[in-house]
Amino acid sequence: MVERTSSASTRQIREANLRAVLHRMWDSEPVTGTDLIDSTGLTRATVHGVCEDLTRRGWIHEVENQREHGGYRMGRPARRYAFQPLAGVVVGVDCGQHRARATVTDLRGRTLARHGSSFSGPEHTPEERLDVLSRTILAALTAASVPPERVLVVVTGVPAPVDAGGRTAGSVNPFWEQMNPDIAGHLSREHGWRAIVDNDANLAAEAERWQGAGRGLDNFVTLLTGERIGAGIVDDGNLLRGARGGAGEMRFLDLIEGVGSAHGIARLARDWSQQAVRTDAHPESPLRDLAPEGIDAEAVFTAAEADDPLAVDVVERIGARFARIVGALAGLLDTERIVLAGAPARSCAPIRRVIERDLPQYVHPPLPEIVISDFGDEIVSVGAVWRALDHVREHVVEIDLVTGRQGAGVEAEVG
Amino acid sequence: MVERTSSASTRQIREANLRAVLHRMWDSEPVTGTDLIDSTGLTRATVHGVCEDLTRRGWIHEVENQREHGGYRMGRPARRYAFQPLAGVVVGVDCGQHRARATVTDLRGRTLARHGSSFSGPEHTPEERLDVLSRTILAALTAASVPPERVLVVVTGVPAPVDAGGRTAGSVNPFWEQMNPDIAGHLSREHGWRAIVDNDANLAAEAERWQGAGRGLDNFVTLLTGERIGAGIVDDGNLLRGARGGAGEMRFLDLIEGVGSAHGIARLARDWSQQAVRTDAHPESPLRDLAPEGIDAEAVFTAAEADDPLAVDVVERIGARFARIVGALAGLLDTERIVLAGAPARSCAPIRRVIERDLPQYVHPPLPEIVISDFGDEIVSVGAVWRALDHVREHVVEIDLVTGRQGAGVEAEVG
DNA sequence: GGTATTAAATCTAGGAACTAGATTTATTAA
DNA sequence: TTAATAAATCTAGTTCCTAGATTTAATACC
Repeated sequence: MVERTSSASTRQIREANLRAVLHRMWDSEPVTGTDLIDSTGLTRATVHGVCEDLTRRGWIHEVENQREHGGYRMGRPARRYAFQPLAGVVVGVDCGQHRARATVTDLRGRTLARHGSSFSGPEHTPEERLDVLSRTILAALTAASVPPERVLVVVTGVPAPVDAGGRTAGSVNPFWEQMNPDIAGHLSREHGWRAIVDNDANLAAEAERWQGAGRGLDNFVTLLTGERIGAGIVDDGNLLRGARGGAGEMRFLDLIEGVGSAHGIARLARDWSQQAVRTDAHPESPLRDLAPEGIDAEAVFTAAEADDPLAVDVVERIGARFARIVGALAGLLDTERIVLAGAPARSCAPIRRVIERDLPQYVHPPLPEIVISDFGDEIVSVGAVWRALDHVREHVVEIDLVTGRQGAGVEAEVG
Repeated sequence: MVERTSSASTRQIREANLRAVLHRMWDSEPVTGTDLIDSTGLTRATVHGVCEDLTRRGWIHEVENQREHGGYRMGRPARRYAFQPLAGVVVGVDCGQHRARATVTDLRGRTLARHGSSFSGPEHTPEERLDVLSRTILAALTAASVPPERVLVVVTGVPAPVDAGGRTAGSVNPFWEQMNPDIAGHLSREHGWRAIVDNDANLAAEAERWQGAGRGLDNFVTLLTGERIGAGIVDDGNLLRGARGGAGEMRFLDLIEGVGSAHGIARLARDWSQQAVRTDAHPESPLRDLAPEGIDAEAVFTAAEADDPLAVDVVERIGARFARIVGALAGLLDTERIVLAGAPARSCAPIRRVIERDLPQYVHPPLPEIVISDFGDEIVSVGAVWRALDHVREHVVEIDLVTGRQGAGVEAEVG
């Protein structure tokens, strides 16, 4: 077979058209040539040429029984092409401090399988971390009945700043380096996968942008708040990164009056309610019936909804604090919406009310909306999957699903 | 003449090549075809074709006496093409609260003329503002002996947030709307110029990025500080804008402990030294020889360099405050460098020392560098010019310098 | 001054990708 | 069976590019 020698320029044209046609088909029903002509503005000859290319590369296939689909009647039946969502899979991993959870999805983001494992303890070694991570991903793939070669990209979220090269290095915080012992390099070397690593709050923001509260917005902030707070900041559609991946780190809260730390909602709710229980304030509070160690954020917020005065006090304090945090972020960044996300978020409607009440003290109108994320503790995995799908979409032209992935290997970039 | 009907795709190729060749020539000596072949990777035929196009459109011309230039000896003499920096001009305007200053430059950013005018007072009407602005620009053009039709774009910096459409609207702050009474629309309607408006701190950041302390950096912040503070924030090469152009507004400083307002260095230096003079602290300070109203930032900083204790006290307070501001910004944004800019910046070396001393209290290493801008009060004009040149570079393919600008009109985008 | 050397320009042929429009084909409707 | 229809396929022609042969305008050397 003769080597094709299309020039860089003509290849660019073809690639742009491949992309346009494939993106048109990605999330839609099977389409006809005419559909593609209408939506891309290309001519029929080009459209079919491109579809032939895409078929050869395994992204789409021609649907046989054309008559079934459209409701038309006359004329020569159209050829129909369908995107193949199972042509490859992606893996999104939430690799937290205590456990790793991997989600395998098809190219449309439909979950095929999940798997989670715990680390032996918060002080686990880097070797254990990488090992457990690998096993978790492989287990999820097994559960999905997908061989590892079908994986197009693995995206992993970690609770640490991650620079544009996928690394967490040169920081003064050994915890951070422990959280990301060159995960991208490991996955690439051991398994041959393209691997991308990013900060968990950044991936949370991706989840919101994809199918959550950030949909359609160019400017919003996702506050991932559990034990600590991290922010995923989107400005003009771009995720802020910072010089070393540290954008959205919250140490600056130490400087905010009435805040003083980056403690998250889960921690504050637990600490403050347990403190309160130890004092003799609100002696009749039902929260006192729980073991002090058993009082967590959800218990407090539920109690607050039932007007438990102790819980209401705690909610009041947390809300007042978060109003200041939100105020500072919104003031500096001029953001349209702030999403409260993370495991405790789903029960923190009472906190949201306090924030909304206090916010006008700190920000000029128009005020940012305060929205509660629907993702619960799945948010980082969902964001990782979305980032992975985004990566695949961006790199379709480099990927040949039939002859095997091209350009696999260390692919640690994050944007 | 027959209408050329090159397809969208082939036109894209040609445009990319036009751009590549022109950008290669923009800041360089006249180049030969072979130079262009080497630097663009195109073939000779293409290169000369593109140069012919560029010549026809007025961007470049062929240099006659080829032998003069290079130091070569043998072989057929190369054709040489030179960029024409005077094929068009751009105007950068600093339209502040008290006065407007316009700078006319050629396409390489070399200043051809400047002109400045004052407004009648800080409370001038929008009509006056637009009128003075127009006259200032026209006067600068006259001084440069350039007819208004040769202007390719006018960029204006204002002390107000400006959204992506060039507008300042819907804010609660009437001062801001007064500062930008749809300047872009006015310049476009009255004079037919492409007009871009942006926030002054953002343009200051552009100046630093172009030829100042931000050169080569993807992450830095420019603090434009005179009477008030505004920040131009660059992350990953992008200027932060915010939903309504308010990114970099500093009201959040109200929430920072030990700061409490967005007052700038000029104001703090004046207020605090005048206050101190009114008390009986440091009775021997030479600053007391000045009329209290005559004490300004520069006087204070100069006195501090001479160890005047009163001035040293003021510098200490300002530095401590700015260390917190810098700490908050650097902590949230993970920025590599913070540039202190604006009129008082050039004399504030003593403040920089205090900031550097205090900063480790607030930020984890690696610490951002603190750098003092060299631009003085020219910074906004310089940034405006740079933004204008950037715009021209981006839009070369739409501009035909010979047959007149195409697509002129309201062009209020900012990015 | 004539000839070799050299570096660049110009010319010629050919390819990839696209558009446009005529022709053919596979259906449904009458 | 025939007409109408909608889409596919085929044919020609465009632009822009590359590759390589040929020509040209210099310098260098004898």
